[in-house]
Amino acid sequence: MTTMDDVARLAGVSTSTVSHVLNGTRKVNAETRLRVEEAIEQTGYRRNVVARALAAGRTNTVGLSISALTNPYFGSLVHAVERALSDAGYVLIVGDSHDEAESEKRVVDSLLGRKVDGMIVAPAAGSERASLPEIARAGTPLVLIDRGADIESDQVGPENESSAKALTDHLLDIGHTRVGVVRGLAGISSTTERFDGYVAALSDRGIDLDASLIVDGESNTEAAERGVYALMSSADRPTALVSMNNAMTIGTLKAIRRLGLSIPGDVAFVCYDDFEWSDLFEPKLTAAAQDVETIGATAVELLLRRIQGDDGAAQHIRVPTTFHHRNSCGCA
Amino acid sequence: MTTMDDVARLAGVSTSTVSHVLNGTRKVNAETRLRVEEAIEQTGYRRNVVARALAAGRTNTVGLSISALTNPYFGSLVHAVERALSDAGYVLIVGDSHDEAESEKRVVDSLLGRKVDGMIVAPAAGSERASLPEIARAGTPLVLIDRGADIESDQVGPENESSAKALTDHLLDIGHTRVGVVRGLAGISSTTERFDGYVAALSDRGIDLDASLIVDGESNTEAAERGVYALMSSADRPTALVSMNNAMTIGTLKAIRRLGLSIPGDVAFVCYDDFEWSDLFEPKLTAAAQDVETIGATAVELLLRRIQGDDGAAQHIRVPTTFHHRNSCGCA
DNA sequence: CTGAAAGCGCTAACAT
DNA sequence: ATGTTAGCGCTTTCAG
Repeated sequence: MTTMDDVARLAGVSTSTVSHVLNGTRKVNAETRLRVEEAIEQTGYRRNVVARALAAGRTNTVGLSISALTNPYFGSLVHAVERALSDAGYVLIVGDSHDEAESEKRVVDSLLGRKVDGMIVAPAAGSERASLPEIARAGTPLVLIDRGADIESDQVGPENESSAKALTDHLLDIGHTRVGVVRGLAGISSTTERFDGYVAALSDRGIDLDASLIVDGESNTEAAERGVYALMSSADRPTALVSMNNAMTIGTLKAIRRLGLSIPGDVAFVCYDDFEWSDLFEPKLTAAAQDVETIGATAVELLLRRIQGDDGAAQHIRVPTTFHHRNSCGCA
Repeated sequence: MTTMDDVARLAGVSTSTVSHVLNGTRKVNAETRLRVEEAIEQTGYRRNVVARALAAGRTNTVGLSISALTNPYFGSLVHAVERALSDAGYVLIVGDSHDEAESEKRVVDSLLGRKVDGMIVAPAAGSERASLPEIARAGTPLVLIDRGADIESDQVGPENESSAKALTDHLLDIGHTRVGVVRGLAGISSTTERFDGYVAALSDRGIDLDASLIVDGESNTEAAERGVYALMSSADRPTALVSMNNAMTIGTLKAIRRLGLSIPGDVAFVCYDDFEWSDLFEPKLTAAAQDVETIGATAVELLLRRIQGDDGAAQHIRVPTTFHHRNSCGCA
């Protein structure tokens, strides 16, 4: 493998000069620079980023801990983050936390050991007490994405409460009074906030919260399907349903289909999160769509600012959702 | 930041001993080990993976170059690869090639500079002449995933030709003679092979290939939608359609919907690639499903073997698809 | 404008 | 069973 030494020797200069032409870190005689560039060309030299990182004390690398890469929503998020970072000359290392604090800790540990310059985390339930303090202790810049946590750090996520309220309000507006809700994984802020939005909508109209109308979908489609199946099999089932994320939506739709119920005829339906195919589905789904691109880009922006040394107050940014009024709500 | 020196000093041993207890690379007195472990605990020491990599000459890192993380298919693939690697103690670095040889070259360069121990690549069109030779020159173990290329290296992908043929055969079996095809991005092996499967099915029945029935969906949903819209607007449109990957399928369905045509009434439909929601969609889609888990795990297995020094002949592995007979083909 | 040389934090001979 | 030490390939101060 060719090293800087080889290049220096071939060009008849010191490694220090080679390093400087490579990095543009000091003025170099045009002619010398040319010789160096030729030597690089000739040898096919490629700088060893590992050695560079060790010497320079930064890796130009950012770590991302995220749950469930399989979920298309997170897939898009990773994509958005990756693009923003690579535009800024950084490389992304992703770890999947499976939404468990313990496995998140492993991911974070590994990332920290790799001396990432910064970290973006979609915190699992319980990570305030597990990985997040470690990151703080290591002094690594951090921004939370998608969900929040009760710590001092930048955070970027979608608007949850008011969007969930708007979805629920819509069902209420068109006359429903028994509205079921399918909520996501317990213990994470987005679940709580979206549920709060649902509750707020009800309470605005003086409707009491009915615990029997709440389905806990945990993290997965299957749980949501089971829960909705049970709920919708009951005698006094709700006339409308709000689903709080895309996995919940798939589960819900499967259950409804399995029961032979029709949307919106037998039950009106609205959901948080949009799908690429949501206007393909019959009926088209009325949904609140997140702006994943903006969320990802914003997280990166905040993080880079921290990496560059900004130590202003922590920012909490909410990116608005877009309400897509289609026909699963049944008010055409 | 605490280093091995700090730990060694606190434990009253040499750094070499610390290193060996950390790595289990030589026997150390139980008592000494305990002292070291305590010192590690006390200082909150975490080994600097960058320094380790430089000294040891390996990074325990694998690079993955893939196109379009947004595509749920690739999302699952990344997920599968990540899991298999992390089980083996490796960390994944992902780069998005956007299916362009040039941007793939950037990704590969960066990965190579980071001294990844191995590389998994879903080659873009033209990468035989761009990034792949570089990887070979660097001597980095490589396995191709999803698509093949005409080089000497391990390759893992889905069964394409026979699966595409089976899909087409099915339409032919139930009496269609004018079968349109929506193919994927030109220049990559999966597109070619799947198209070959379509052609083979026709030729088996003595049906001539009709160029007017071929839609080139390029890489994206929009192109597929436009192409199918045009095709299905024509007077003598086909009575059946095969779509060759999930992006093409979404485009096709959008076009059909836009034209107000019904499946399978106006046109029978089958597709390569399955969706999580494919039995939610009405009608349920008849599809050939890839086994992404197996593809990912196999790629990792082959790669690790190479990393461990195996230099046997290159293997080309095809993972079978599963035919899901549902009702978009209209032969219920 | 350029070079010499001291590390960055760790691993792995080589000694003892 | 443990310690000494020479690097790994680069960056960056300090001299010139």
